[in-house]
Amino acid sequence: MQRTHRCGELRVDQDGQDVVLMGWVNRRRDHGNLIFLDLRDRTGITQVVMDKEISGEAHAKAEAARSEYVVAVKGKVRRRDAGLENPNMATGAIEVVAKELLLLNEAKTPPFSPAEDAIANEEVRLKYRYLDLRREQMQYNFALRHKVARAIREYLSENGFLEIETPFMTRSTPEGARDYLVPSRVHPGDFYALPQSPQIFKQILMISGFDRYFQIARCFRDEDLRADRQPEFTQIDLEMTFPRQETVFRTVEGFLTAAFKTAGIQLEGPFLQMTYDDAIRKYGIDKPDMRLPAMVEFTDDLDPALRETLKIEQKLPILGFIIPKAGGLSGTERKKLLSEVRAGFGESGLDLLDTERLKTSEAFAPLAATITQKLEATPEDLVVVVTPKLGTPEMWNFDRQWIYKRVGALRLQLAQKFADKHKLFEQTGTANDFKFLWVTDFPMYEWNEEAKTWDAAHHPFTSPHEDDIKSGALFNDKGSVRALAYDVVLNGTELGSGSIRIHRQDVQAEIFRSLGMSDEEAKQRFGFFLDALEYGTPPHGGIALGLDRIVMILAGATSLREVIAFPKTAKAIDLMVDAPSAATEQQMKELHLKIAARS
RNA sequence: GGGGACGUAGCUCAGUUGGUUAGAGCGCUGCCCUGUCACGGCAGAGGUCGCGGGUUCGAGCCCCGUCGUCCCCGCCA
Repeated sequence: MQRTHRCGELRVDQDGQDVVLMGWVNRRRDHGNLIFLDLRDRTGITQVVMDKEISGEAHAKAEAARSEYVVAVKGKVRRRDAGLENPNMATGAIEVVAKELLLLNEAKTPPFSPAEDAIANEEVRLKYRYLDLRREQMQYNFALRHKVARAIREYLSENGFLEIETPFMTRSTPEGARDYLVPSRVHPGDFYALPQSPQIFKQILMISGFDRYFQIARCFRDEDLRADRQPEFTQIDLEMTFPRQETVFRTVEGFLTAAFKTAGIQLEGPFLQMTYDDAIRKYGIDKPDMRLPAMVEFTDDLDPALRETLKIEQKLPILGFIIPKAGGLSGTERKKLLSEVRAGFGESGLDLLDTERLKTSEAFAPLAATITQKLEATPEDLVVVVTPKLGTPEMWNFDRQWIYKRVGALRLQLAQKFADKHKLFEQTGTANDFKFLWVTDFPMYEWNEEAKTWDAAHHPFTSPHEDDIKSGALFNDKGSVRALAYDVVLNGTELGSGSIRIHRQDVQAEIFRSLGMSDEEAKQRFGFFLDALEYGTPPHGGIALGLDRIVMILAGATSLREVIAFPKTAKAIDLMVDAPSAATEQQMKELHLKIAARS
């Protein structure tokens, strides 16, 4: 028997045709002498009717059929009579009248039903991933993922990019995350590292004259997981020679527009652009969620006398923001929220004002109008103003950014709290759901308090701004050096990160030195790369974007596990195959490994 | 490494102040049913209350520990 159609394909046009469908039993409805089987494959569901009077044999087999049995049906497409159509199904205007039914395979009663809307807990879903993946939503997610990846491949290919593979078994790269290591059998005691990104290889491909490279590449980082972080993930990695930042931006906007188009979303380019400093000042974070209004600074709106009255620190910033639509709180809710937020501030010296206090406090009366107006707040919105209390920690005079970041974090936390209730992030299926942003001019260095060193904020191959090299800031004032580094941000999620690279060997060596790396160490770790830079390296730059994150947001999911077929748990375990697992003694011996202690 | 939430039938969950025999819906099994599409009706099976210890006359409920899943901070460009 040969399948002629998929389960989601038949329409009234095929009325009267003989067809063969194969698929899973989604549901069975037994009416005695009449049995309905809903047959499912990834294209959809078709109702099959077994009538005892038409085919007693098929009917008898249908009596034995159960959920998730795999069956083949030979029969005739029949337009349903008036009143019997099901408008909720794409195939609801027809049904297939079975002449012959084959049970191709039985199925144990599944622990949860792929046909149900209610979904089981993740532990069960991950253990029986093959059942979970049969669910319509998951089938949709992976079809979407395929389409997005394909659109990106096509766009980049058409724009002169070559897809080139780079090794999985390589050596430590300079991203700064922990490496997954692979022991070498041939070289006792030596290890390959799985790539955290193809960074060095793609730069060498530029030196090799490939001009434009891309790869949809798996990357590995042994760090703790989050909803949007898996130990292995997929990057759309690209690099080009002779670029300006804008060249990279337009390329990314191009392929994202193509990718979103396949998902039915028409994006408007170019994306908004903002410096890192602005992002911190207006949103308190380097990956602003532009779906929510920015913070507003009221520092200059309070004169010293008023600050004194209100017991607010004289010099430090006063920041406010609104959470749209979340204003209608009861007295009890308001009190609870206030005390929660205050508890969250702890010893930080921050305090909070809200709409109610703004209205009722006499001292604030002159300000209330200004605040409401500057925030463009309506009575529906929750208004929050954060003030540093008198006698705040001294460090604040040196690290004002901390206040912006803390208030920015509160903004996100409150938005999250009210998101569901007020549908703050509900998708409408238009470009409005997706707020893209380029963040530019990231700092070159980052102070590592623990090690008391300056680290590369992006990675050590990132080019600093020309001006900051000339001014000598590289060594005098590392905190002020800007990098030619940029992030692309979508709805508060960092989608990707890139930079214009250093292409001169002398500059690269200088940067290693400025990071406190001795020439010997640089040579030992990156000698091959410093060598390569000396053989005619063109100016180059690029970016890498998280494919999983793009698909997650497009699918309206909140966890990468929804768009990775076989993901790992928060403890990096694969519940289906039960990995990681112990190696056999023989394997350990061959790899020259011994377990020191198993705690 | 730290904080929080959860863990009761195959699944989703309820279980009061610690009290007798731990419940519901779905699913499952059997029987009935010719127009259902979350079919319906009747009957039935199904429990290591995550695990270990403690308090108590008595623990699903209280205490301690532990394991697992999820979320967050640290960490991760």
